[in-house]
Amino acid sequence: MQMQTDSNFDLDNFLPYQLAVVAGRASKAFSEIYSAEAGLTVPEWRIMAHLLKAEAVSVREIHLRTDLDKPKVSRASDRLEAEGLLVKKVNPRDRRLVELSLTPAGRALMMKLIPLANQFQQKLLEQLGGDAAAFRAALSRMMDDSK
Amino acid sequence: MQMQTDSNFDLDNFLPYQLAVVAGRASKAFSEIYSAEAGLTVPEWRIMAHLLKAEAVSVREIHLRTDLDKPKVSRASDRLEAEGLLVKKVNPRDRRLVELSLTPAGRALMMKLIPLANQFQQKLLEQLGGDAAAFRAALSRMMDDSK
DNA sequence: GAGATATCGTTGCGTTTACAACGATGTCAA
DNA sequence: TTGACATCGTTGTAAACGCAACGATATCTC
Repeated sequence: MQMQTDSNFDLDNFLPYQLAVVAGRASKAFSEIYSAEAGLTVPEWRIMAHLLKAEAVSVREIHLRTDLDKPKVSRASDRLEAEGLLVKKVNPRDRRLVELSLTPAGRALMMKLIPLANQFQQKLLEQLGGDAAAFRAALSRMMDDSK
Repeated sequence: MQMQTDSNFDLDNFLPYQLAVVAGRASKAFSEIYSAEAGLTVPEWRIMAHLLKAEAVSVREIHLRTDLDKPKVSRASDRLEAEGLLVKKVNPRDRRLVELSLTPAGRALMMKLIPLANQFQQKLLEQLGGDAAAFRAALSRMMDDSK
């Protein structure tokens, strides 16, 4: 590991850059799977995946929890509704809120995708080898710290 | 750490998603620094940083080495040339190639940015704590594997 | 209760992006 | 040498992006 003095810099070992490259490649590789399998885009996949564990979630909550900005959630969920994968319903207690929830078709689609996701992750973890546990721990910490 | 069976899935612990979120936040936080300090965009910063360690590099090489596609390198380097931070010169040995190299002004700008970059990375590493070494090792391995 | 303020989801819009195609140059083979 | 093929950087273009502003609803304050 190279020592970094003030006027010394190596892009290849710069953390934000490495993260961007690795994340971009992983995201692209996995998106090719669910794009081919289900025609979903990245924001669409994230919304569907988030809805899986929580019934009736507002646009706002998805925006906060999944790092998608509001317009993205709004438009992606429009497309998903048009395809019959989820339904949008105004919350009667607070009519500013729109609750999203999966349709049976949406849930069925995710049941098909989840094994592929777990399988993809498994391959990544194998790449990491012995550092896998520490890597995931560090990643989780970074997620929480900057939340 | 939660065990994942086929029909069990938690987006928050899904590696590609975690990577995308963490990378996006780190990239954005750091880009605010060099954007405020030097008015650079992400591809512009990457090109400048890559040129720092290698004189006279072709567009193609930057494209391959920094995960920027060719049009991005082409247009970003146009802007950088217009601002006097680098020069483009056709390689006389192979006139298809365009060699990029920093001007003195470009190099001076980077000398100002590098301490900020190292300082930013230092803060990230402190967040990682004891897992930092394993994290970087795993990250480097993933970079090389998918190259 | 009424007006001011805040929050939600949507829409508008200028910019950036990714992908393909192009002209220019170089290489290879017959 | 010449024609076919490959590679380089640029340009064109439709789609996606981020950010701000909007209408609608809710809350807070007096």
